[in-house]
Amino acid sequence: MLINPRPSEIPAAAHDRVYRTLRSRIMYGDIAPGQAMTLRGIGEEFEVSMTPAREAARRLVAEGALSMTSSGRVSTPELSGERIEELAALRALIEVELASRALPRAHMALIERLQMINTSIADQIARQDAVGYIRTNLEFHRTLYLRAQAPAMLAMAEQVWLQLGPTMRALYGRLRRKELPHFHRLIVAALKAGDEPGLRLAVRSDVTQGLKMLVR
Amino acid sequence: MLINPRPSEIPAAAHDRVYRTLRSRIMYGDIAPGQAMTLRGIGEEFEVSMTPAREAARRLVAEGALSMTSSGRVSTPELSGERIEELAALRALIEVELASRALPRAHMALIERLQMINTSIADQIARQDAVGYIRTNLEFHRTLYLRAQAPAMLAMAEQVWLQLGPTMRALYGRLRRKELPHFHRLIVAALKAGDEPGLRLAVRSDVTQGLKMLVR
DNA sequence: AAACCCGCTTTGTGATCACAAAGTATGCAT
DNA sequence: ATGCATACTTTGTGATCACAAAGCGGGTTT
Repeated sequence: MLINPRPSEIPAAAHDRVYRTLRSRIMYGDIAPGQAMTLRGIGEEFEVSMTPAREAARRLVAEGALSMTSSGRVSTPELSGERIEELAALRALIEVELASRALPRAHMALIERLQMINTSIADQIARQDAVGYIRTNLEFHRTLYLRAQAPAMLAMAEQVWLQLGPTMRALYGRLRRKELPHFHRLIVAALKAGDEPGLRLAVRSDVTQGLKMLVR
Repeated sequence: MLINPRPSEIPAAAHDRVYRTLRSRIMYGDIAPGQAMTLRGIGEEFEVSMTPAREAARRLVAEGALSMTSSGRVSTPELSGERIEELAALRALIEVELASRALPRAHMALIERLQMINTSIADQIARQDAVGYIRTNLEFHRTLYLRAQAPAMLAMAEQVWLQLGPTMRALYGRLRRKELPHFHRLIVAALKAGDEPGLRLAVRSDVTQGLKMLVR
């Protein structure tokens, strides 16, 4: 037999490991906008050759997580106000739909989990941990949207998050939060009540409110 | 001086040429769903080594234009009914928004151009040219959406088109068209009248109608 | 007749190298 | 002191190669 001698230990290709690590850093605001990086530098950090470093970088470029000069150098993007507005509008469109599709499947266990995540977010705020806050905030949204059973839409939403990652950190610096975003409470309340219009509005507001500050 | 000795002749990197050609084939339904391809095969066809072939393939995988087995083999995706429904919903969401943003900027020159494209579409239908039909149909949509001045949204819409490419060909085979899709006429009419609700409905219908047939 | 095992072939992965273009700093001339 | 040309360094691109794993037959055994 022995089809899979070590099912728990998936070796994970080198380029994939590099990709995933960089993706997390970018999505959760670990890297500031405009930060440049070199293929050799990436390879050195992950102890791999240029080949997998290049593949990971190009994949992130394809997803809009990194931008590329005409000479092939990569860096995190510095988004214009117009682009931020577009991405916020995309978040609103897609995530409202995802929430709406998740609503009929949202049982009590899911709502309790969302409330748990909300207390965790409050933790990150108290600790002034920008990266932790962004990651946990996105986890709140992802947990809800997973219930929509719509992987293609969720992938699109995550791609938008990825493009906004470095910018979200800059945002966090400006609006020095003191408490949990209250739209999260509204989302949970609408889920409990089965209130679809209320849910749509709450999600749209939560997704839009922060980004508005960056457009000016 | 001579900053740019040959401004018209941009050499275009090998991997980019491969990428663009494959992307066109996929988006316009030149390749059937489930079609497998090898990196060495791609390299051979374009007379390049495996390196740029691999980059082009992985970029297309990142955009959802190709799917990949766990062992790294690539092929055009065979979409499930659920996934087609999701992608159709995404088209509706994004393209309705793009059309709505294009409306206030749509002048007579644009409308005339759209009508020209419509006659061209009728041509492709008469000629029974599936690939030509799909390409020209998407050109109609792209021409309209370009006026929205929303590059991030347009890129998202095109990514959805790309994912649906191989499936669109299969669709074309089923609904043996005899005449121009009448929603295209409705779109032009709504643009002329400045009728935003009508435009939204026409775009949503045009985008949704064909795909419905594939879900069953 | 069907299942299985073992060989060869095909194929993706990653490292290394040569090369060209872009970027950067140095030094000279005005 | 400033502008510019030139040499050097850094960096991405693409080709080639070694390797391991996956796919694919054919042949044997039960």
